[in-house]
Order: sequence, then structure tokens, then C-alpha cells
Amino acid sequence: MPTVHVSGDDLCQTRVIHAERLAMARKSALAPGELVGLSTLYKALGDPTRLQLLLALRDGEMCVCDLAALAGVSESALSHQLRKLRDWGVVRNRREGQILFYSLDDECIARLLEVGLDHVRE
Amino acid sequence: MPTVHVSGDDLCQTRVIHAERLAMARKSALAPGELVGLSTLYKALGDPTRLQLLLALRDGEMCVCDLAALAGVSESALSHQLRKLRDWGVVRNRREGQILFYSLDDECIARLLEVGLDHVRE
DNA sequence: CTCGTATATGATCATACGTTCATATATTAA
DNA sequence: TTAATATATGAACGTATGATCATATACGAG
Repeated sequence: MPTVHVSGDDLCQTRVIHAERLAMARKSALAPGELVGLSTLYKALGDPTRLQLLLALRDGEMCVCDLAALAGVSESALSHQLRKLRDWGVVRNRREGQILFYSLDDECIARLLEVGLDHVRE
Repeated sequence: MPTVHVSGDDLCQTRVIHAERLAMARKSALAPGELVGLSTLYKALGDPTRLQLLLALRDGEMCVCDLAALAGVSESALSHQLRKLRDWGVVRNRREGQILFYSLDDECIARLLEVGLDHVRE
């Protein structure tokens, strides 16, 4: 199969070897917004501190100070992380008096964790 | 339920509210090494460029220059990303002459992608 | 062995990210 | 209302990360 040269947007000359395979990949590709949203979901799980929190939340909701004790970080640092997780749609919270209980937003999050564990345990 | 103060390693006084819940979380927690390994897996998927590659590889192997064309990045930048994905056990490659074909390392990776898509599509 | 193609690597640089410290908000009790 | 507890927020700072550019390696053709 010969090398084919295809012009990109402007100056960019991009080398392409398997044109049909590339066309197929382009067809099933996500819209840019969806792509960024999905990568943000994985990035949310891609930090040891946050991941530790999320793994613990599989067994049910926990309050902020217990989560801080578990992860071994300051409550301030934890609050920042929880804010991100909330913004990214990974966790929810529920207030009971002065205490906020955090839990996984979705059953998908728990499934993501299980599948990941399957992979690292080979 | 009263607030309980538990001493940490040295100077660190950590506030704990639900001691049994915390103990339960500590019991099911991962070893530090496993935790970092798992977070690295998610971090691998947590970049739009890399994620685009991995989504495309669900449909089968692709060569480097086709992947670069798909993601719209230089082949050098792509090579750096593929190196990380290889190091992290997310993709494999196979040489055929001068061309290297990359594919997902594992069926778990494809499942991670599917579950993530389920979540962002609500 | 030399040349061209395909891919990898190393250094550099700007940006993104996580923690810390100080301060602010919210809720309950007195 | 004042004080104490529980959590959130903003600025600042060091480190990690992704892209770029230049150079290096690997393979095939001749």
C-alpha cells in the first residue's frame, strides 16, 4: 500500500498510509466537546488522592473530615479536590446539619473503578 | 454522634466523626503501589489527545502516522504520547516492516472507554 | 553501504495541577 | 448575638505535563 499525502487545514501536510482505516476512525470519533468531557472524567480518577476517595465511596457516603483522615491530606486540600469532583460530575453531596456527606454520583463511576481494578490485577 | 479526636503519625491531629465507617474504608483501601498504578491507568485516558487515539483503537490497530493524522498532532508529539501509553500498559505495538501498528493492550481498556461513554451520555 | 521512509528520543518551555496558608461561609448551640 | 464546628474559597508556589524542535534510530530499497 503506497504512502498518500493529504493536505490538512493550511500548511500542514499529513502523511497517511491507510486511508480507509483513517476515514473509519474519523467517522466514529467523538465531537470535540464530548471528547474533552470524557477525558475530564478519567482525569478526575487519575490522581492518587482523588482515586482513594472514590474507591472508599463505593461502600457508601462519607463526610469530609473522615475522607481527609482516610486520604491523609488536610481538609483544605481535600475540599479543593471534592470541589473538582463535584464540578466534573463524579460525586454528589448531601447536607445533614453541619456535616456534608459525599457519595459517588453515578453507578458508572463504581463500574469504572471495578474495570480499572480488573486491569491492574491482570 | 460525638466528634472524636485521633492522633495521626506525629503532630497531625485528625478529626474523625464516623470511626467505624473510616475503619471500614481503611480496610478495603488499596496498597499505595496499587493505588498509584490504578490512578496512572486513568490518567492515561485523561488527556483529550490520548483519549482520541484509544477510542479509535477500539475498532482495531492503527499505525503511527494515521493516528497522528486522526488526532491532528505532530508525529513527534504523538510518539511521545504513545510511549507513555506503552509504558503504562495501555497499548501494545506490532512491527510490520517500517510501520508500527498500535492496539489496545487489553479488553479492559475498551470496557473502560464504554463505561465512560455511558456516563457522559447520562 | 547509502538513501529515504517511519518512528523514537532528549532538551526546552509554557501551562496545568495539587498543596498550603489565610480567610470566608454555613450551621448549631448557648 | 456570640462562639464553636464543619467546610469552602482565593492567592501563591513548586512540580508535573504536553507540545515543539532538533536529532537519533530502525528498516527497506537499491
